[in-house]
Amino acid sequence: MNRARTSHAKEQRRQALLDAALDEFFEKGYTAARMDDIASRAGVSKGTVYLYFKSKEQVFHGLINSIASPKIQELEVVLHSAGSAKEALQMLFRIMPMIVAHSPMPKLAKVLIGDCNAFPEVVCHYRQQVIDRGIGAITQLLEAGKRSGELQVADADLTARLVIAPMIYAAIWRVVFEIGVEQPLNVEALFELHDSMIIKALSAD
Amino acid sequence: MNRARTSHAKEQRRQALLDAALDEFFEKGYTAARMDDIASRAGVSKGTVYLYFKSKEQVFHGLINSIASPKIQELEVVLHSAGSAKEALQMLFRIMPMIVAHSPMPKLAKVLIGDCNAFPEVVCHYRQQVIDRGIGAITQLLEAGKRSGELQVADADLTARLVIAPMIYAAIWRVVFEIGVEQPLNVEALFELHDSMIIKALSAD
DNA sequence: TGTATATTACTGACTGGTCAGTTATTTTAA
DNA sequence: TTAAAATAACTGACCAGTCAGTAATATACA
Repeated sequence: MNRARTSHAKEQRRQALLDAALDEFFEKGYTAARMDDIASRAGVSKGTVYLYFKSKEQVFHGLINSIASPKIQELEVVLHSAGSAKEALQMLFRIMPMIVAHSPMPKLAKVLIGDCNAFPEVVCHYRQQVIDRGIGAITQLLEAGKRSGELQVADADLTARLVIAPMIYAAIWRVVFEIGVEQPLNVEALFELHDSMIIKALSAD
Repeated sequence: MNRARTSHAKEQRRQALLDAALDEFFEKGYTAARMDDIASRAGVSKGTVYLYFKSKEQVFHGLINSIASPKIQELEVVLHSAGSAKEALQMLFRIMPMIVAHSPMPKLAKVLIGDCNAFPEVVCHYRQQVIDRGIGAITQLLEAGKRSGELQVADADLTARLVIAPMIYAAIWRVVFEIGVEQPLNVEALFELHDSMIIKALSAD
């Protein structure tokens, strides 16, 4: 392998190792994933991995931290930029299928679920930095819509959970049941339907 | 350990081993779970496990097959017994929190998600025997409601997925994020809200 | 410019520990 | 006494992590 000499090249190599680790952890789970395989998937030898990470556990930590956290801030900004609550919800329902189909989120979710008991601190941190903030942003949006009379919302926190539930469902579905299946779930249609049903359910009678 | 002599006692022991395996697989994942720990959790030594199962993999297969499959038939019967589609949905939304809070389903789901890539045949079988039948039963229910004019349903299959999504969400939530947390998710309230929102979303305008 | 020396990214064989599965032996109940 | 049931010591494969060695690049100096 070519040497990574500049600090930029090293950062690239670190990222290549994390990409390889995501795929290996996703396919085999944390315990069954082999450092040798992560290394060769990134095009280096095992020893090199230990130049970039102290241990297998640190690779895992690095992986979780590299994904999702930055994305949540984007989400918060986007939702605040909307003119109305319904508009914000519609933006959300256009983002969701993209997250499910074109981001590493489903793979990461699978890894996190599968190995959550081995890394309780990681789960706790992830929950605070990603999940709670995501739910919080949607809760705020719903409460703003309620205040303006635009939406009928009984319990904003629970409603926020019902809003995101299909994204969790779709992510799990893709990753667990859609490996080499002829007819994949129509994610766009699912979220269009979810959109219309949520809007109807939250509109004034 | 006392000897299991009668075939009944043997069946009990087999079940005790499967119970122990569920807890171990749930806590550690398939690969990291140790046969020694499964054995001692069931109160026997490792060698005894091999009197009841040919291998670790067979323990896993036995575990998946022992759960859920029988439950789905119950569900199908219950849903058919309802007088109307709305009534059937309401029964469903009363069953869901019980499944999430008082059945092994969340633990099993976590295990299945975490190790799905190691056991593609198990996933395929489980999907056909449990998931597809569950979705199918709800799809039928929705289509019956549509035919009778009771419900407005655009796409019964996708709607069925939106109906069950919060159960998946709640199951994952409990198992991943609710280990030793002060304020657990109010599952009953979640499904009450889901019920009212779904009914409103599917009612004629 | 070319050559000697120093640096460092990288490699892969090795070690120590772990664990699935086996088997020789012991226990128990009929 | 004997046969089934259970045990525990054992084996061999596997793998995380280490480290002595290699080679590519940088630096120093003529």
